[in-house]
Amino acid sequence: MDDTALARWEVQLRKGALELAVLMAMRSRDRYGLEFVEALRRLAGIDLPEGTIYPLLIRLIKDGWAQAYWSQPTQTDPPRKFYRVTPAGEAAIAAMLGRWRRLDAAMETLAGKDPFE
Amino acid sequence: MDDTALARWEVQLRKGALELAVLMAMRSRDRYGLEFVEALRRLAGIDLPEGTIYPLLIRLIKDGWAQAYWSQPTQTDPPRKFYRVTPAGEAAIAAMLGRWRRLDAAMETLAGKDPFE
DNA sequence: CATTCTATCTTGTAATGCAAGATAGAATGC
DNA sequence: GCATTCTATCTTGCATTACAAGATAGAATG
Repeated sequence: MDDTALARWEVQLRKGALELAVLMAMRSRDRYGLEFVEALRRLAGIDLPEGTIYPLLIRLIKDGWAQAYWSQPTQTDPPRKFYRVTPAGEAAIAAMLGRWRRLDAAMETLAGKDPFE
Repeated sequence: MDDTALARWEVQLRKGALELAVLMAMRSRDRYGLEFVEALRRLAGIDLPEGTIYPLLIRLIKDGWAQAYWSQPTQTDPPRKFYRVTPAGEAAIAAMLGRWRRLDAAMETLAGKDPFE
């Protein structure tokens, strides 16, 4: 039971899924980089490091699914780069969620114990 | 709504998931390379090309999750390379399925419309 | 004997997650 | 002052995977 193989697999499993997760976390309200890390861990138990979140956010912008803007610094908060979902992003969420659920249904079908042909 | 971006995303989504799907399809009975392609499409609607299945099967063996053997040719069938799940593979299926479901639960939590913090 | 079909395998490309490190401003401690 | 720590953003390099495209080979068909 090689544990590293399983860990390696989990890294692959997260590919694609993280993008959808971040987009959905962005939907409830605008957030900034590290806030996604905190929010995803708190809301969904997803632990994602900084080396993942920033390139991912850049990608979302490049695909037109998110927009970014800098916040004005206040007495308590430094300037932060916030991200907002675009209409195209909303459409992407709907499409991706559909694909996700289809894949999940496929997995559960295969996981069923009933002897299938 | 850039369709290529979505297609690119779906390729990423399948990473990891395909390995689990193939392992589960192997659990019901031993199969050979192209048979997985046919079985996954028929049973789960998953369409996977040859360029994916063979490297994937080699990987399963390298991780100790599957074993391979050549079948004897008969009058109707050519010699084919069959794959069988190992006990370690069974354990891996259980572990991976658990991770999959945990990730799915996280996605559904994020997909929930209820206004969360 | 060329073609087609099944079956396996290889090569090269594109994409992503992430560890590790770089940068920078603000606050804290000595 | 000066070093340290904390938050926050971003970059670089590595490992891994999906897959299109092509290579190989035996058997059957025309």
